[in-house]
Amino acid sequence: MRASVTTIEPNGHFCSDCAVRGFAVCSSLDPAELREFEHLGCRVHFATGETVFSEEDIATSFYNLLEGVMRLYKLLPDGRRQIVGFALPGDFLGMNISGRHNFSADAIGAVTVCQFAKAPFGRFIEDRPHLLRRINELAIRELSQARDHMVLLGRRSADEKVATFLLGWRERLFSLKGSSNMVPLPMSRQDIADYLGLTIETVSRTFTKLERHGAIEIVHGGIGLRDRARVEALVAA
Amino acid sequence: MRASVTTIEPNGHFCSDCAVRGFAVCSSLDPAELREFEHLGCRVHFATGETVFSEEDIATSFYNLLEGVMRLYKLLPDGRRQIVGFALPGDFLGMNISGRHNFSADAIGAVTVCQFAKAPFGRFIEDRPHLLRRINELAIRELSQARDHMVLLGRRSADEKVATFLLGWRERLFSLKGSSNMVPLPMSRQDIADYLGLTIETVSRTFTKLERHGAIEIVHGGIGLRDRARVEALVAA
DNA sequence: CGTAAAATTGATATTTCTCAATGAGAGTGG
DNA sequence: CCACTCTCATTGAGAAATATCAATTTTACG
Repeated sequence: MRASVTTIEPNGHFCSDCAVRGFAVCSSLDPAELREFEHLGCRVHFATGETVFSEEDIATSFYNLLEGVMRLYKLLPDGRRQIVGFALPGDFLGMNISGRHNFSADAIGAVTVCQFAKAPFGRFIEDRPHLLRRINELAIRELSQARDHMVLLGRRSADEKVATFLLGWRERLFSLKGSSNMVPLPMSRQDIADYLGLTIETVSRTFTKLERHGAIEIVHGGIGLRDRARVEALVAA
Repeated sequence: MRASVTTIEPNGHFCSDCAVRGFAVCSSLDPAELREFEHLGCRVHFATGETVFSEEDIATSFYNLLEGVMRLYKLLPDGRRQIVGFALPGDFLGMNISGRHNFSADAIGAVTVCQFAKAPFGRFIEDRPHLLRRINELAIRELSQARDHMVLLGRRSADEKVATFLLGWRERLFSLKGSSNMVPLPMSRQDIADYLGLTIETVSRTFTKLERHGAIEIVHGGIGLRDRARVEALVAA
């Protein structure tokens, strides 16, 4: 365990310059509101592997992911892990009803979040129903994704899981960085396995199998799509 | 395929008499609002096996389940089914962002819903942020349940899945009908299998195995808990 | 460079599924 | 009221998918 390298930037950032302004929660705010909102959030950096919050922690903040990728996961008492999602810039974390987080969140690579203390954020929402509507919209979208993932976990084969993950991840990156046949995979094989309900060996074998069949190319830090139709066929199955 | 036996009751119901008043969405409404709200909803009955709405249907209504149990599910193109949840009285259905339902819903046994047309319901919410907050609360609770279910689907053994389902279902019924060692199971074995990501044979075998070990008793229409500690041990695993 | 972590590969074990047969309840019509 | 039939549930035997255990190989990092 090394010393925490979390750093909190001094204030002085402007929402209007924010990379995720446009598609994050705050997209529902008008310029005047934004100036007020600006004072609520605080940029915080996390280094590779650091935990931003843990399941069962009292939830004291909301987080708006600005840069980097996070893994969101739950652990069983015996250590089995299920990754319930990966967070990308623009994602809003920390919603809960019990007052505690219901999953843990780690940085995969360096991460920057915009952190809001719960109470002032709650007061800010209070008289801004459009922001609440936006948050609700995000929650419902996540719910829909969660249900899709249940189908994958409960009813799909390893090949289908891996193919679906690849194209789904590519699709999410698409809205951030544009489309490409190169799919960067910042997370480890173990992360992918824990996301898909498989073992690391099965994920690895499935990648090599797809590569042997000419569907993909395993490159450093990601996957190249060589025959997308083939991968899509597995997803459509 | 038999003729639909859906029946729509003439109006004239009072929210104040409603069985789910107290814990449904409408619990956030005050008596005056309730009288206005009363005119928006319409009771509709569905018979066993009928489909209330289908995935990909344009979502024209919201539903508040008043009586009965529903299965909520998604299908893969080749017919594989994943049940993403069971709905009980008080559950609110129909939230979406795409304008289409993202799962299908069937009646398991006779069902009564309180149906709201989307547009008037939307207008009613418009200037009632507390109702929106209530809806958001329900969405976040569902999201948390969905994540728990992902862990079950991705990381638990058949025994653990069945045990977790039994105690979870019992817990949900508890808040409606009080506790008991008898756990009624209105859904079929196939439904349970499709909820747990198993086959019907595995569910059946797991039940008999638990019965042989003295943990449960298989009775008609449900399960009796004979050694709850034993079942709980599987869940805690 | 050297060491540790991550990924791949192979051999084998285990779980769960598939296919097939049997059994039990519920409703139906004689 | 009783066979009959249909659906649903259970059980068994064997197959298939994925997990486990173990050994390399590759990559990252000090």
